[in-house]
Formats: sequence, structure tokens, C-alpha cells
Amino acid sequence: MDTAERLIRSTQELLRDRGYVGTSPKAIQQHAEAGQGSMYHHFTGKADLARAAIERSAAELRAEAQAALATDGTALDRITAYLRREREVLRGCPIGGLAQDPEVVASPQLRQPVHEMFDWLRGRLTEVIAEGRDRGEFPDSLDPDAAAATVAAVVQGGYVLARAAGSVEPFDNAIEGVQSLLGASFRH
Amino acid sequence: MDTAERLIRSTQELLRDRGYVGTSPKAIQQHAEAGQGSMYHHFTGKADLARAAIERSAAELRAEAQAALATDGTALDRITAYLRREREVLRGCPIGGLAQDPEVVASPQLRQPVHEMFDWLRGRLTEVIAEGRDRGEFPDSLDPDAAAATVAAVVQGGYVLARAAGSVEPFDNAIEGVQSLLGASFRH
DNA sequence: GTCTATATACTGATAGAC
DNA sequence: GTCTATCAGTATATAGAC
Repeated sequence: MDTAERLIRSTQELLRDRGYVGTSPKAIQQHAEAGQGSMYHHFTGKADLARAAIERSAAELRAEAQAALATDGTALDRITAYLRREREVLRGCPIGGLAQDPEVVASPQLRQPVHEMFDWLRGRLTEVIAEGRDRGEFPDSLDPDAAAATVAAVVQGGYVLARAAGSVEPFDNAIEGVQSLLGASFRH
Repeated sequence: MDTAERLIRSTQELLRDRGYVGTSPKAIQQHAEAGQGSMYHHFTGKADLARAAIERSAAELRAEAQAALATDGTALDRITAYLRREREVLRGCPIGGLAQDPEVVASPQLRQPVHEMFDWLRGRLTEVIAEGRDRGEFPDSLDPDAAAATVAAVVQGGYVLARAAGSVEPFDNAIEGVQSLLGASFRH
């Protein structure tokens, strides 16, 4: 693995565990076993490297979400597959966590890939839910946009509750709840 | 307002806008118009002051949530009042945002008030939902613990989506979705 | 491409005068 | 209670040798 690649992957880890504000160039260099000069040769600075790392994490997350949502079965099965996919819950979401970082939110460069990832996710969830509704799996009264936002929000909020509690339990509970509500919305 | 009070309130603002890692003692002193010596006279250090500020924010949030949940009406009305209460969404949740801060989560002293606030909130939501179910407003199949976690998570996740998007829209969408799902879960 | 040297500003405190 | 002085360490680079 070359130096630029090690720098990007190290930055992905550190951004997830420490946020952007909490991650120093020095810490990145040590984690990547790269010198100061190396880092500034490959990237113009901390923000430039962070942008590369965030884009990488967003692409990875998108691929994993897509894998779950592209499975066979009813819309509810596919949403459930997404909700239940493996996560290191107590580490927080690699992308969602950045939405709380003041400097990420303040910088168009850094916020953009975060924004795009969530726009894509909500769009994809909306499609799956709309397909299910069209097949009669959900009532016509269900608004796919709103339900998609709710599903995405429950996952992100689940991370917050779990980290606050120091336990995965509230995350699992929240997922269970939204699954149940979606299931119960089936025509009766 | 005395100096200690100004320090606490300034720290509440800065913790919300910059997180714990992103907030320096110097920034707090400037915001509070207090000297270095003053701050270290009233508090043992940054962590001690942050703890006081977090406890204060948690108490305020609890009071506001309680005000919404203690209203008259059906359980769904009360949950809706909580979901729809005024919030400065793009600033993030004063308490939930801290659950993403690495040093808050790593420190038992700092995490405790965050943890307690969410435990209280989930408990209170669970009570309201269980009351509604007992009155036949929700189906017996609805699990109050899971639904409460879902409601709390949607709000926290709504903040994340909104900050990522730089717009309140995804927050409002997510709230709308969970409200709809809860409403649709009424016995048919 | 990588290394070491250097630089300015900030971080989070402590010490002691007033 | 508040002020100023001081401090070792870190943040985020830039410069130039190799």
C-alpha cells in the first residue's frame, strides 16, 4: 500500500474516532507511519486529506447500503436488511458523525460528500418504499419521502443514543421500533 | 449575572456550537468576558466547567420535553407536541451533539449527564406510549420501549440529516414520517 | 518523494501578586 | 475573586536539503 493510500485510510479511522476538529496532522502521520513532508507532498493540508478520506468513506457506505437494499424480497425485507446490517455502533457512523463536527459543517468542501451521501441514501430508500407501496405492501397513505427520512434518521439517532448510553441496546431498540411500525402499516 | 454563571452559560453555547474537543478555555473566557484566573478560581479546569454546563443543558432540555409531554390529549397528541416543539435544528441538539464528541464519550464524568438525559427521555416516552396503548389508542402489539427509542432516535437522527444537508427539510420529513407511522398504527 | 529544521499561534494549565 | 506572568506541549503548516 503506498503512502497516499495509507494516509487516506488512517484519516478515515481518525475522523471516525476523533472527528475533524479532534484529528491533528501529526496524529495522522503517526497512524500512517508517514513523515510530515510526505503528507504535505501528497495533500495540500489537513482539509484536503480529510476531503479525500470522507469521499472514500462515503463511497464505502453507499456500496454497503446498496448491497442491503438490492436484495430480493418485499420492500420491508430490503429495508430490514439495511437496518440490520452489521455496524460498529459504538464507534458512531463514519459519515453521520461528521455532521456534528463544526468545521465540517462550516466548510462546503468537507460537507459536500456528507450531504451527497445522505441525499443518495434517502433517495434510494424512497425508491424502495415507493416500489413496495405500488405493489400494495404499504398503504397508499404512506409518504415514501417521509418514511425514507424516518428510516435514515432512526439509524443516525440510534448511533447517538447508543453512544450516550455506552451500550448498543438503544440502537437495537430504535431499529426494532421502526421496523415494527413499518410492518404494522401493511394494509389490514 | 455573576462570573460563574456567565462561564456556565458561555460554555453551554460553545459546547453546542463547537463540541467539547473544539472548545478551548480561552474561547470560554472571551465569550464570558472573564479572566483566566477567574475561570480557574471557580472551576478546577475545562472538564469541570463542561460538566456544569452539560448538567445545565440537560436540565433545560428535560424541562422542555416534559412540558410538551405533559399536555392534554391522546398519547399521539403528546408525542406530536414533543416532536414538533421549537428547535434550532441546524445548531444540533445541545445534548445529543455531545454524544459524538470523543472526549465526552470517553469520560464517565462528562458522559453521565448525557446518558441520564436520554434514559429519562426514553422512559418518559415509554410511559406516554404505554398509557396510550392501555387506552386502546395503539395496538397491543406495539412495544412501548421500542417505539419510544424510535421516537427519540428520529429526533436525534433528524438533526444529523439536517446538518448534513444544511437544511431543516430532512428533519421535518423524518418527524412527519414517524408521526404518520405512529398514527397509522391505530387499530383498524 | 521523504526528511529535518524552523515558525507562529494556540492549549490547558500553574504561580503568585493585588 | 481577579489579574498578569510563565510554561511545556501541540496545531498546522513552510522551507529547503537529500
